[in-house]
Amino acid sequence: MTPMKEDYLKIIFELGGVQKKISNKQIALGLGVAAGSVTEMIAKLVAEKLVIHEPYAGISLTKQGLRFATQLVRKHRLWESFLVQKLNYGLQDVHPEAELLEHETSQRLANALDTFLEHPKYCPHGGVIPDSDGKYNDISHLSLADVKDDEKVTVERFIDNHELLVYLSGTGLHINDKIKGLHHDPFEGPIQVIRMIDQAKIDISYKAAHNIFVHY
Amino acid sequence: MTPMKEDYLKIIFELGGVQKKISNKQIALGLGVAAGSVTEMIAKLVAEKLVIHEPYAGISLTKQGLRFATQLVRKHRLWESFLVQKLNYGLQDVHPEAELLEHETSQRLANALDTFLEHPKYCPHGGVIPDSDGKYNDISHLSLADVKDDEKVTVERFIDNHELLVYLSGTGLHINDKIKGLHHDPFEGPIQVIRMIDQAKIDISYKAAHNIFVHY
DNA sequence: ATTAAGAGTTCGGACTGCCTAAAATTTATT
DNA sequence: AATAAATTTTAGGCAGTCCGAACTCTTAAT
Ligand SMILES: [Mn+2]
Ligand SMILES: [Mn+2]
Ligand SMILES: [Mn+2]
Ligand SMILES: [Mn+2]
Repeated sequence: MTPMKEDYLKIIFELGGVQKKISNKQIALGLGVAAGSVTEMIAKLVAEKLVIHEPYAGISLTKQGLRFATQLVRKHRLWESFLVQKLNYGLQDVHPEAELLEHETSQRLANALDTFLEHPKYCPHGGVIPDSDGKYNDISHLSLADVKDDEKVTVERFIDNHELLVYLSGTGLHINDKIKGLHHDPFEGPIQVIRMIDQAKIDISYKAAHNIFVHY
Repeated sequence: MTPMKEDYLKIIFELGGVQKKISNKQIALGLGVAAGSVTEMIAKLVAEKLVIHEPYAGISLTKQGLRFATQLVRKHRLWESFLVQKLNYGLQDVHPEAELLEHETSQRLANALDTFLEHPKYCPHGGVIPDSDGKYNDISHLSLADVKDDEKVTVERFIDNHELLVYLSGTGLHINDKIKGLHHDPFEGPIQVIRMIDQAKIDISYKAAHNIFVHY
């Protein structure tokens, strides 16, 4: 196992490769590598029985591949939690550090961190932290953009993207805020929401709304 | 900069390459790589002006190389301190984790860790932690093996070697213990010392005594 | 059905960092 | 001083990961 192989498994997981078949292009885009490099690496992962590849159709994780992927996600999100809770990092800044530390984290270290942090359930972006057996609860796929006017929902998680998080820190919208969808402007205009607790009106851009997931 | 280049600079530093010339063999032994690999890597570090190499004579750090080396040592020892103080690792177990984490640690992360740990001066083995400018205090090079009978000294640091640390945890000798050298057995036999605080008699093997440094 | 566009695969080539073995050089021993 | 031993350098290979370009396959448009 190498850092890059781990990152390939993780991106396949994050793109939904547990059930769905993921395309070469999605992976290439996600990792910022050339399509040819993806095909090559996938061939190696197939040889190690970590993914299944149906040529020209797509790639998905095996049970074994899923285990590696969830463990890496666990490490990533534990580090993110540590950086925010203990080292006072901002939400926007934790991802790049965690992206590196995750690969140098033994099982023992992950468990020790988990204990130190008192077994956090979610990373700072609201992502679920798998347990040491790789178990994790399912997450919402309902984006804020799909919430109907006047429906009340709770903010569950943000996609972990630097620009998005910087944008959101400007809006003042946070994980676990209970909000009511107020109004969808037409032509991909912003979505206005109101935060229940303080009745604050917040505008969320159309694009950002697609990267914020909520539940009832 | 790559992890291996960093490790090369660090081992040269630890072997005394700030003043002295360090031999190819010392580096090869220290890193567990072949002599040919050392020559090759040194050529690259020379090209980057991080070391000076006089063929067949030895290798030493430039000012620039020293900066990288001290920063890496800083990161290594901060991680060791974190693992012991916060995650309840044993002295013996921190080195391999720190050996990896050090390479994935940004300046910002190192400083945040330093603050979180309240600016520790020493790693768990008694090594000095350089500050963020790379400044560090000099260390003792007086080994316990060289202490004369009946002289009183304080244990300052241990060489960070797994077997040694496991051995020492068995003897009960700790950093900062004030001890009196009692008796050198002949023929590389153990050195008996007495701990002042509790008058405990402790036997230290000849070899271990060479890896324990003390000061008056 | 044919064609064109898009996506995926194959191939040749690059670069890093490691190895072993052979050659060169220095140091130690006789 | 001559020889042997140890050390260092050089040379040739290999594994991992990347790229770009050419080729193949699938899908969408005509
Ligand atoms: Mn990563
Ligand atoms: Mn996250
Ligand atoms: Mn290291
Ligand atoms: Mn140490």
